[in-house]
Amino acid sequence: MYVCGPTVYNHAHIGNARPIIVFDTLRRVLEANGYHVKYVSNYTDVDDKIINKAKEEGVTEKEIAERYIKAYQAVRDSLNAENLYATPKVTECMDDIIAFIDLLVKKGHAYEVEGDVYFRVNSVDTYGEISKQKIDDLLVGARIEENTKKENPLDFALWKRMEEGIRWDSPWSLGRPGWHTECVVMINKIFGNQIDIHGGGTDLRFPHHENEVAQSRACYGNSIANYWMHNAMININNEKMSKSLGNVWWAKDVIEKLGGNVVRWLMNSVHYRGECNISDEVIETAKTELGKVETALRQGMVKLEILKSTNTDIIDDSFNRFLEAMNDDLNTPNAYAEIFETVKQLNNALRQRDVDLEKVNGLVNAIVKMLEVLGVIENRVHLSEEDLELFERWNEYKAQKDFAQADIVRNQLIERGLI
RNA sequence: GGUUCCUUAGCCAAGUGGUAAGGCAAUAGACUGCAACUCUGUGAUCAUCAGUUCAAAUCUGAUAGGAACCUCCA
Repeated sequence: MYVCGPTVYNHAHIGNARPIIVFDTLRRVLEANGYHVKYVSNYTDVDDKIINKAKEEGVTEKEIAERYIKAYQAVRDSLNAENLYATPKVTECMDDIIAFIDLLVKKGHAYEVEGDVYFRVNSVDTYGEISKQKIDDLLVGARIEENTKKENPLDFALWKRMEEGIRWDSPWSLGRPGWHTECVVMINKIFGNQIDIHGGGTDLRFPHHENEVAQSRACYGNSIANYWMHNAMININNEKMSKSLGNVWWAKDVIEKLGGNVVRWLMNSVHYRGECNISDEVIETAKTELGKVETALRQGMVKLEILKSTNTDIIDDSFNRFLEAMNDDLNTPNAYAEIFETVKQLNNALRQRDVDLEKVNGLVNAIVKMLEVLGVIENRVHLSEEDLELFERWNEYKAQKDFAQADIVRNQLIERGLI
């Protein structure tokens, strides 16, 4: 599985968090089904924006890239995203990129003009397969470019001659590679000619992914991926997030405020192909919902600790229904319904006069496992001797109807986050 | 202008031919020493219009409103 990673010229905004969450969730679902997942995502560390930023700050491009790669990794970590198999960088694949472009030129799929190299779109007759567009329709909508060097306005740059900024030597000029080539080369380098799943934001469908496929077909004769998955965008208060509207939310700020679990819960409450609108009301709902799940879990775990039950069995039926929903193209809303149902069962089980420990155990473990598939990680509650003693005293005081003392102990338990 | 897509209760959101999951909020109860937690009950004919069908939120067409892409923005 390969997911297009960020261009590291700035902090990740909350929209960047969505593919992180969606595809990490997909990976967890696949793993829950017994697959071994090799998940790769790149860093585009060569780009005009990076160069401009470096110039602004008077530092090297490398410094900018490293700074924001680090920041991006911190965001991934705080969202409980599992580790990636590899995170290739453009700057580390330059030889491969140049060799790849050279091959495309030699095969007649690309041509050089004044140090630039362009991909000949007309040389691939399936062009448009990803975006479901026809070349003729695209030409109608193509804006008039000043670049008259291309044979066809739809042809895209594989290599660009550059006069300044960080650049590399190539058979054609001193310059930089085009964005669309990087991903194909990285995929090929790590996986070979074809992968199972290629992911990314829906905004990358055209031209980026279209162009990836075109290059792959030209070079290897096959589409680069068996399955394409595109996550939809995020809106803030029903508006597109943009600098001009001044409504850009940085991922790190949102995560710091809400916690990674809540952010994941919020985003997964909508199907990944649907737009996800974030507003105060939506945030409050997510907090309330996850809070109820966590409350039930905590009460269940505390009960199990007090009664010294450490069974690791789970209620298979609940988990399987949950997984079935997730397996259905990541139908997270339906999966949530199963979680709520299981939580309800747990709450009922906990309030029985004679608590069925096996059942509580199974339900708690099932819920924990479901949340793990969603990347919502809940720590196991462990009670110290002191904690156990507090619970004991609380019950004693209540039995004696000494409510003043009971409330004191209760407050202590609340302070410890156990009630 | 071209292409793709969306419109389900106050809010969020599943459901893609057989008479509308779930959650939040609201409201009425129950439980409880009090509080918290929890449980139970209560709401929509699916943007509008027309058509296909024994049967449509689900298919077709039109209308209204909205979005994305065509600008290396996830």
